[in-house]
Amino acid sequence: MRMTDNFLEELCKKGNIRVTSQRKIIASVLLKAKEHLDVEEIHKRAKAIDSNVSIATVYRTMKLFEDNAIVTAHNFSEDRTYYEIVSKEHHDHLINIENGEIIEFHNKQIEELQKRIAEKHGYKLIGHKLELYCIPKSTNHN
Amino acid sequence: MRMTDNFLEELCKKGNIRVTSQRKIIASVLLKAKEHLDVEEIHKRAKAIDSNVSIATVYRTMKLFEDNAIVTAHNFSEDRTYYEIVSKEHHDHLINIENGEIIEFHNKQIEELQKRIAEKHGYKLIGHKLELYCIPKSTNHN
DNA sequence: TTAATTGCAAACCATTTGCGCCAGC
DNA sequence: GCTGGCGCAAATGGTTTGCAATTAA
Repeated sequence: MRMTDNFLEELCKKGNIRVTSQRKIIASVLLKAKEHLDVEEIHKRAKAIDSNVSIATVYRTMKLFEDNAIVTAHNFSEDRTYYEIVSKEHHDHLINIENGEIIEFHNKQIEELQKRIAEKHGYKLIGHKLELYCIPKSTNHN
Repeated sequence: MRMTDNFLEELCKKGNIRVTSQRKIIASVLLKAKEHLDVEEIHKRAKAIDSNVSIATVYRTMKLFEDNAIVTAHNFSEDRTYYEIVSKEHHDHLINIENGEIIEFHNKQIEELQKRIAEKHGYKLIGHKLELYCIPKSTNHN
């Protein structure tokens, strides 16, 4: 699915899904934010717009969005789920383990290799997760 | 660290760590099993050897082993942590999403590419996570 | 001896869910 | 008006932790 400002309306056509004020607010929070947000942060920002948004609704909405490929869930930190709005193009993540900063990258060669590896083992590649854990080159931890 | 049958003894030398019967049992369970085990399964197998092993101890021991690079933790299924004993050589995982089966693989080209990508962004690669989610080729889901 | 370790049960904490009320359509 | 969605608060479930008893060294 392509991200547009009115993806909510698109979503509705697919099923019995209503465009509610809460969903609009949560969608706007996601569209505005470029970083990866956890539920707590999404809730905080949504409440800043309208205090009438419960965290249960954020959880339910994120699951709805995830099921409809509007967001992608990540588990960088093991204990918390981070969400990222699906953007035009696929990318992987480089994580600076010194400060948690996340850099997005895309590499066609790696994607191609992955597909080939799957095929070599008799499988068809459906999806993948690639995360690079790094430290800045200048930092000399050896 | 290299995996040996007496890594527990090696571990002890590193700190104030005692070789207890529970730890021996848990270690033997891990050494015996080749698959990835979750805490519940480790606990079940440990209890089969000696019912005197609590799940709290399994959790504590797995953390101890993880901190000491004896096992690696994986979060394939989001809600459960799976552990794998550190083997001689590094590998990544190919996951059959139809039945959860996990195939291990290693590809030098990909490892090399990862290092290069990190460097291109000004980082030094410390670790990575690569998981390929696949379906059997024969299965024609398109 | 004595500090580390364990079992137990309670605490944690992110996430889910039941329910009665509310709101899209 | 009907049905899906919401807020609230309680429940879930994997994981952690306080504490008193136990045990390795």
